[in-house]
Order: sequence, then structure tokens, then C-alpha cells
Amino acid sequence: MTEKLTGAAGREYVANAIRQALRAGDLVPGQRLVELDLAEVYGTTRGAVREALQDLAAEEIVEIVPRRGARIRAVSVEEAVQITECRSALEQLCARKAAGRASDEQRAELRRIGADMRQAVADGAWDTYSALNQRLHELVIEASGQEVARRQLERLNGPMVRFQFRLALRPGRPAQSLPQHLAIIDAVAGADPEAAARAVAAHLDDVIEQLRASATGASAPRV
Amino acid sequence: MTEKLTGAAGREYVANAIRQALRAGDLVPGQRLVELDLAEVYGTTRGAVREALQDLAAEEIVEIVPRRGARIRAVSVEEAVQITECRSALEQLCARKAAGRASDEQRAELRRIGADMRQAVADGAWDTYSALNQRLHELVIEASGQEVARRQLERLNGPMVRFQFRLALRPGRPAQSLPQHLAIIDAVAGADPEAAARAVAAHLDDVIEQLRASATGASAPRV
DNA sequence: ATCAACGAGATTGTTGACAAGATGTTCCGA
DNA sequence: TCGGAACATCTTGTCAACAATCTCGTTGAT
Repeated sequence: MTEKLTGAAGREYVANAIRQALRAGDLVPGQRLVELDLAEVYGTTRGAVREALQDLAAEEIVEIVPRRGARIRAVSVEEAVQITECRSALEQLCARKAAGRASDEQRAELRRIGADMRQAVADGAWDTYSALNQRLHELVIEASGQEVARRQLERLNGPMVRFQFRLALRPGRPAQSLPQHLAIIDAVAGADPEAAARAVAAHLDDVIEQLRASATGASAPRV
Repeated sequence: MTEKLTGAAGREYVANAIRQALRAGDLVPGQRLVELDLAEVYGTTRGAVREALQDLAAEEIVEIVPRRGARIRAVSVEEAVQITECRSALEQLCARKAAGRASDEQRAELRRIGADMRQAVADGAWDTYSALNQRLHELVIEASGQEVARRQLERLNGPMVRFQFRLALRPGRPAQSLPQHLAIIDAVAGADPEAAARAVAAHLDDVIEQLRASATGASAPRV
């Protein structure tokens, strides 16, 4: 920690640190990111910070306006909906493919995740449920063999962290999404491509509905 | 032109020049891009070239390996197929939305494009047909109002230029794709979302088939 | 003839200083 | 009190030189 992270090393380090800070809520949309400050905080050089900010701009997490520096980009509800619609399109593709070509081990892990999710909801273990949820999505994409779609989906998720945060906190949300996740699992593990696509679509349509509802809800962001 | 393009201006200029050169076939996959050379050729500084290369790397057009510089990325047929599958997923989304919300002027322009395409194929005017084709895809996306999908599709197309080139040259290709394009136009202009999605899917499935066929064809790329 | 070690040249990575633009503050006049 | 002009400060953009690393041809030994 006394060592100064320099150049290429620091670049990724800073980018990850900022992503992390955003997830943790330490950074709010619109907030300025001053190069020299970040360099000091993270113990790197300005050059490294600069490149990290370029990366984050490419991911559309920050917005760089010339001569005025970088700020955390604000994502409107409408944009969040559009992002989710794109996710839906791509994840349907992945689910379809995954249903057709997943290995036996992958299908087994899917079923295991389903059982664990049931248990987690029953126990009220929300952290566990959230982790399983993430693993489920990853596994479907992995099983689909769609590397290109995987990269696209990763990019898509960058600016969404703030919303995911808000959504997961809604009371009763796990109980509502559980059957949708189980339907995805059944269809993919059961090798039914069309049902898999439909299940994913249904799940994400519901997420979109929740997003729209959150727009008028209690915790609407002030931007 | 005697002026030296510096910094931010040169950055975009160089990036565009390289994209252009790739389309024109002046750059082949695997080719090294030496910073100082490009700086001289385009009359900019090394810094500008460096940043341009970063941008192109984010678009996955070039590949940067640390301490070894940038090369034009080679896209395998398998990857081209996956890219097209993603395109299909996203363009189906756009077509569906466009069918539902396009303005009257947009529907009229679609029909006009359809008529012009027919004419272009009849005349053997392939450049015209190609331009109309591009405009058609743009217009559908524009009419869909899906900004996020538009950006994703732009990104997706970056690495595909080489393949588009090869595909367009196949004899009889326009005659084959014309009815598919007309089907898309009819469905979108006719406000039938599901038919629009099906038409787009059918069109891109055919493109994928052509891609696969080109893999074993005469002009397989030497990488 | 093959291979490994070597070294010169080429190429990228990094830094620090400076230039140029944006922001915020103070002070003056109405 | 308000508006705005001049100024001070902060911040980003740019560059040129230097350092670190890689590539590739050469040489020499086996």
C-alpha cells in the first residue's frame, strides 16, 4: 500500500475503485471527478487516472466534457428501461442457445441454484439470493457460448448499478422474482429453447415494470 | 491541410481515418499500427494517435497488447456469426418498436426506400442498393427511438466491415436480399410488430447462412 | 545446420512541466 | 442590493524528453 501504483496497473485499479465506489453509493450521479484528487486518493499518477476515466467513459459510467472534466453520468428511468429492453433481447438469445447446448454439469448447477434460491427466499437470506441471482445470469450466458453477447451485456450493466441497488431493496421483491427465475431454470435445464426465451422475456418485462413504478415511487433520484 | 491536427481534434480524425482505411481494404487484419508512423502520416502527434487507438480498441477494431502496440483485430467467422446473432436480437427489438411508433413520414420514407430498392436491383445499381440498405437499417433504428440499442449496434458493426465487404460482393446477393428487405419494410410500415421482428430475424438468419458459406468459400481470409 | 546468447535499433510507456481554458471571488458602480 | 468586470485559482490538455521493453538480425558455439 505504500507503493505507488503506476501506469497500466493503476489504470485498472482506479477504474475498479470507482466502479466499486459507485456500487457502494459513495459516488452520486453528477459528481465531479477531479483527476489530481483521485490520483492522490488512490496513490497513482494523474496519467493513470486519466486513462481510467477514459475507460469508464467508454462504459458510459462517467461523462467527460472537454476542458471540464469527468462526472458520474446520470441515468434516467427511460434510459434504464431501454437498457433493460436491450438486456432482454440479448439474454433471450443467450437463454435460447443455452437451452440447446448447455452441458450436463451446467444443467445440474442450474437446478442446484434453483433449489438454493428457494431456500434463500424461505430463509429471508437476501444477500444469498442476490448472489445466486447473479450467478444464474452468468451461468446462462456462459452456457450459451455467446462471447459477444456476454461482452455487450457487461457493458450494458455498467450504468445500471444504481438502479439495481434501488430495485433490490423493494420489499417482497425476491418473492416476486423467484418463480420467474425458476421458470428460466426449468426451461434452460429442460432444454426448451422457446420456453427459455419466453421466461427471460417475462422476467425482464417485470423488471421494466418495477423500474417504471420506481420512477414515481418514494426513492426517486433527484438529478 | 498544412496545419497540424493536434490533440482532441486529431484524435477523432485519426480514428476515422483508420476506420476508413479498413473499409477501403488498405489495412488488413493483423497489421501493426505504429504510433509514430501514423502520427507522421496523418500529421498529428503521437499522443493523439495513442488516444485514437484506445478508442478503436474500445470498439474492438484494434487489439492493443501492452508493450507491443496495436494491430488490426482479426474477426473469425464464428465471431462474425455471433455478432450477427446479437445484431438480430437488437434489431428485432428495434423493428418491433418501430412498427408501433414510427411517424407517418417515417413510414412513407420506408415505402419510398422499398420502391427505390426494387428499382436499384432492376437496374443493377449496386452502390445505390447498398446505400439504401444502410439507410433502411438506420431508419428502422431511428424510428424505434431506442438510443441504447442504436449505440450497441454501432459498436457491433465496427469489427464487421471486412465481412460486409466480402458479403456484398457475392453475385446475386442483392436479388436474394431484396424480398427480405421488402418484408421488413411492409411489416414496419404496416404497423405489425411481430411480423417486423420475424422479417428481421429471417433476414439476419440468411446473412448468417451466407457468412457460414463464405467460410469455406473461395475468398477465405488468410490470417 | 541449429540454437542460444547478445546487442542495436525500434517502439511503447511514463513523467513532469507548461499552456490554455473554466470556475469562483472580490470589488466597484449604479 | 444587484450586476458585472477584473482577477486569482483550480483543472484539464498538450507536449517533449526520457525510461523501459521488445524485436530482430548477428554471431558464435555445439
